Amino acid sequence: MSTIKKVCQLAGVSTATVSRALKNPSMVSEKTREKILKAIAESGYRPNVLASSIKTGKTNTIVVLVPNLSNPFFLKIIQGIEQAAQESGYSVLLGDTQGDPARENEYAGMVLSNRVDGIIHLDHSFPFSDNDAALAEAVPMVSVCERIVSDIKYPVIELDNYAACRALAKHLISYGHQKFAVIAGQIDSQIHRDRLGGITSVLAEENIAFNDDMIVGGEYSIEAGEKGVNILMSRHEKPTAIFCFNDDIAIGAIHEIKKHGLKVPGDISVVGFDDIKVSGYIDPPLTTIHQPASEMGRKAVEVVLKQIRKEVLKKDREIMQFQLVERESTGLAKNS
Amino acid sequence: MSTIKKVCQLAGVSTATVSRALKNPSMVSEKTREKILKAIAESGYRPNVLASSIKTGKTNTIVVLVPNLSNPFFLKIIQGIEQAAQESGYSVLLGDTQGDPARENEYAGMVLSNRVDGIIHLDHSFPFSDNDAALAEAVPMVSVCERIVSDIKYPVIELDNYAACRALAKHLISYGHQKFAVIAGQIDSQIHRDRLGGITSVLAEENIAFNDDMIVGGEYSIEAGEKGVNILMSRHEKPTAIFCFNDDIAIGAIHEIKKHGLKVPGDISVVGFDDIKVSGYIDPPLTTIHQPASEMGRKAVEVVLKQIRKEVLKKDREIMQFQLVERESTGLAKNS
DNA sequence: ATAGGTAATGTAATCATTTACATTGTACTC
DNA sequence: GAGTACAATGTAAATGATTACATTACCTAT
Repeated sequence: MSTIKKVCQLAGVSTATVSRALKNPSMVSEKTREKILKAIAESGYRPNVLASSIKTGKTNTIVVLVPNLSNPFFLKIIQGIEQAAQESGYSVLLGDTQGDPARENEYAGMVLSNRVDGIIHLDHSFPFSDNDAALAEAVPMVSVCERIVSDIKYPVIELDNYAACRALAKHLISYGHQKFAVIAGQIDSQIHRDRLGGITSVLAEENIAFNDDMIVGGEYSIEAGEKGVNILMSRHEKPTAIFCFNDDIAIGAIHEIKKHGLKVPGDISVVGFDDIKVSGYIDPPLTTIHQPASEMGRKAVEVVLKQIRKEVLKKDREIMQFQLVERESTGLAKNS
Repeated sequence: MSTIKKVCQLAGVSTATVSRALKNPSMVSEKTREKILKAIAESGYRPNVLASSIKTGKTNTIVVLVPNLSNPFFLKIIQGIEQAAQESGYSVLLGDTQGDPARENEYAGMVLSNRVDGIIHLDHSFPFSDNDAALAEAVPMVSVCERIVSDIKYPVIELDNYAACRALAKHLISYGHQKFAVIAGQIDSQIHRDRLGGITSVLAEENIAFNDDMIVGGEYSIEAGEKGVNILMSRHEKPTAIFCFNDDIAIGAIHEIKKHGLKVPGDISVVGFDDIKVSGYIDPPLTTIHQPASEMGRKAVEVVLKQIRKEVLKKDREIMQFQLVERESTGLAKNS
């Protein structure tokens, strides 16, 4: 592999001039620049980014911490991140944490060992270990969808989950539903509280009874949707409408409801959350909340790059627009 | 950020000793190692991986080139890659190329500029530009699923697509199907030729007519499946069974067939390829070929790491086991 | 007691760049 | 024609680690 020195020799200039010809073309004369470019082509020279990074202190890389790579919704966010990063000359390191704190520590630590410049976190955990907590203060980091729980405030890109769930609840009530259940994802996060809060606020306004027994689940997966339905079906009092806290759960739930010989939405209406691609293609097509996933990813990049460049952030909370997508998994409540 | 020098001061030793205490603990005495560990904890020191990499010439990072991040099947592979890489102390850089040669060049070039040590390519294109082609010779690179087309031979991890499609064809013929169509993905790749070859070989053996008119498509997406069905349905001669070259296409196809008022498999049987998670949950559940996606990812990491370490590869072609998963999207042919 | 071996540590070169500072050269002004 | 300004380039220090080589100290065998 040829280094800058080979180019120097070929072009008959100093390393400084070669470096300038590449990073700061206006500082070298047209003539020498051409000479250098020719030498570069001839030698097949490629600047060693490591050497460059060590001097400038910038790696032009960000790491994305994902709790669950199988979730297509995260994928969409990551796609947005990747594109925006690329446009800004940044690379994206993938950190599949599986929600495991040890892995989160490891990936988050990359910013401390100069491997990456910033972190985009798709989970609510504080990814640094106790050891590193003090150092985390100045770390460029942003959370998407979830809100990071920590003493330090980090900017967040999120949906108005509360309002979105209010919209879903009103939609179902407009079809005459009175008996609701929730199949939730992880329940120790802020978005869970926001979503649940949105639902219960509407139910309270409408004087519809609801209690925590009607909340099942604990994981954002198809299997959790199946399992959730089975639990609900084993109960005496059965819901006529189920809020699933993501589309994967809803897909599992609908599948399982049909297995029980019941109709969606004839017997039970189901709503999801996220609007992943396939939700429009299952049977029945899913009523859900559309999140602008790839835009959220782009926004996250924008914010974390601003932090990296030490620009001032106007807002530390960006709220994205949701959209209620009415498809065919919701309909009139039975016996109403 | 504290450097190795601060640790030296605190521990009262030289940089060499600190470095050795971390990378080669057996070379320093127990006593000084403890002293150094204490100093590290005290200072919050994190080794700068850039400085380390520049000296060792290893970045401990590989880049994955993905043509299409929205495809859940690739995701599964990437998940396998990420896990295997992590276990070996490697990080994964994500390169969403969208099949764009310019982006491929850019990402592939990372190995030439010391940003990554190797490449895992999920597409069939030769990712280097003409400029860099000569340098590509020694680059650690492996292709998964597809086979890279180039003068240089790279190892490949793939399925026996030919045999898999033979199995699908035989399965459908056993249900009495005689009129087939194919909704393909990109048709200029080796896997397309292998898969098509598998199908036509069986049809030839059974004296079943088939010609290129019955091949539609050109992209691996849900939309391509819908469009493909519409083209086929506009024809005079309609198929009773459709081979979709991935599950996304099959999902779109089934959805569109039902829109036309036809039944799957009553009127038309549909098979997919890949066995993505959701394929078991659509209506009807999809008959498809299961690929061990995450194992393929793991295998790819194994192979590329061997190349990086300049170990000799026993095989330059790893063929993975497929499995025909019979679900409910296939059944007896109409009028048979 | 001396030579020789070994374990532990230190010194300083090295990796490939960037960049502060120094130098050179040219053109322009009075 | 001396002085000034500025553009272009060069020199060498610096980035933060690793590591070849040098040194020291101590132990053992003769």
